[in-house]
Amino acid sequence: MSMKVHQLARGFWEQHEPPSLSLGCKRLRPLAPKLQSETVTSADSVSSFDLKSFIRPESGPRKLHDKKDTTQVETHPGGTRWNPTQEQIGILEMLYGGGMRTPNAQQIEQITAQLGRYGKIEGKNVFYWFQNHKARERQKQKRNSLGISHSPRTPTAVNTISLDTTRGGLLEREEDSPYKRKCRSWGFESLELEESIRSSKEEGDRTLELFPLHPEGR
Amino acid sequence: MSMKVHQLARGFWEQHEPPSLSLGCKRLRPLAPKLQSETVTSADSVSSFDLKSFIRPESGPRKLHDKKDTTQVETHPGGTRWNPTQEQIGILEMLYGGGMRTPNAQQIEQITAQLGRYGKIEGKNVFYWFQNHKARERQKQKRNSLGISHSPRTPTAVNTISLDTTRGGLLEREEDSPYKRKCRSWGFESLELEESIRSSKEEGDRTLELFPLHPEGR
DNA sequence: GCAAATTAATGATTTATTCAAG
DNA sequence: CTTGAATAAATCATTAATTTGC
Repeated sequence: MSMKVHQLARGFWEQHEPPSLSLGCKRLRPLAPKLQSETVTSADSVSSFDLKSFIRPESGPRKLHDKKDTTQVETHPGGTRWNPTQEQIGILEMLYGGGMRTPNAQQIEQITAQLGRYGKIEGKNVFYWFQNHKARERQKQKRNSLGISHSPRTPTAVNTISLDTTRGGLLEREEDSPYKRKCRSWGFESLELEESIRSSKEEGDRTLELFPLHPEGR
Repeated sequence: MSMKVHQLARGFWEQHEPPSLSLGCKRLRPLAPKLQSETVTSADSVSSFDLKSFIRPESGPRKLHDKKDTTQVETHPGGTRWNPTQEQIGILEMLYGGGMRTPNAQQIEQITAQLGRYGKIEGKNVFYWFQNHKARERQKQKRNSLGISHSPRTPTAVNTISLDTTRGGLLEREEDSPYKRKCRSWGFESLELEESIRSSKEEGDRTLELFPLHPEGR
């Protein structure tokens, strides 16, 4: 019972190209500084060739980057997955650090619009980024907590920077709770379905996480 | 009976691939360890340049370094005050839209570091921006509330992106609210208007978040 | 020094769970 | 008890980063 496929909705998020430049040029450069970029103009060919179905022979050559001289860098024909730039990652982490966990459509749209300045990006990329980042931070934390079976406290105490001064609460908090449904609505055009928006109160938090904290993670 | 409805809802972006291939989208680069923090983040280094001093010592800071950047509103007069760039404003509004109101020191530090990429900025600028923006949104809202009554249904508005999703849920605290499950709207078309209405009740203190949302529309 | 081969991250999908409505 | 909605967990897939061999 779950669902079947259907693809309908989606379309509107699909990227629109930023204005004109996207800049971000960087890419290449294997190690060290990373700045990838792409200049990929065009592209959006979503059509997809399905090269992937080619299989990957066990060890056969894969994509290597031997194309160095040609004028085009690959251009990756069909399209590939989103490749965030430093700016994009920085902003996303900033948002995450601020407490954002599952942005709703409106927010995704807004974020996407902003990040689009630094490189090609679509709403779904933003959505997935939050999903994955959240999940992986959780794993990471879980791993650590296990590993540290004995430390008295020392959670990751990282920054104790803090600042305090009044306030204490600002936005975040809300680390990830296990289950908390946050609001989102996949509304697509008008259907009649009215979504009830209900909410569940949140958290049941397990594990406390002091802070999202991911200073330099990755 | 309701099956069809369902379809819309679920439609993630392209969802399943039918039989064999296909795929959907792809594009840029994904993984790899990046350290954004260290690598590029060095806004400092950049700033350390101090072009400003080169240029107009007496006039004060300017941000001009070669930014390719897009439009910059800054006409900055050369004064000493912070002159935000479009990117900076966009990001700040995005954070505000996400619910951030009074970032703590750590967050300010982080935000400042990120925004430093786009132009000269100091932590206090970030702090003041939030203070001022919050206060001014509140004023604006107060004015509007007098003149306007929210229309409940706004039929026409369907397309407009707008909406407010009530708290979006991100970070903030959610003390209240009866409604709990949230729904996300991915396509931004219809969201729940009702929600917005109700939202008014909830926000006690933070005053609603109608998102400032700049009309960038797309 | 290159570039194939390997590894590590992480984007994108799929599946399972959870909660609420009917 | 069944069904819809939404998220988290698990998994798959791809490519940047590294290592290795010449």
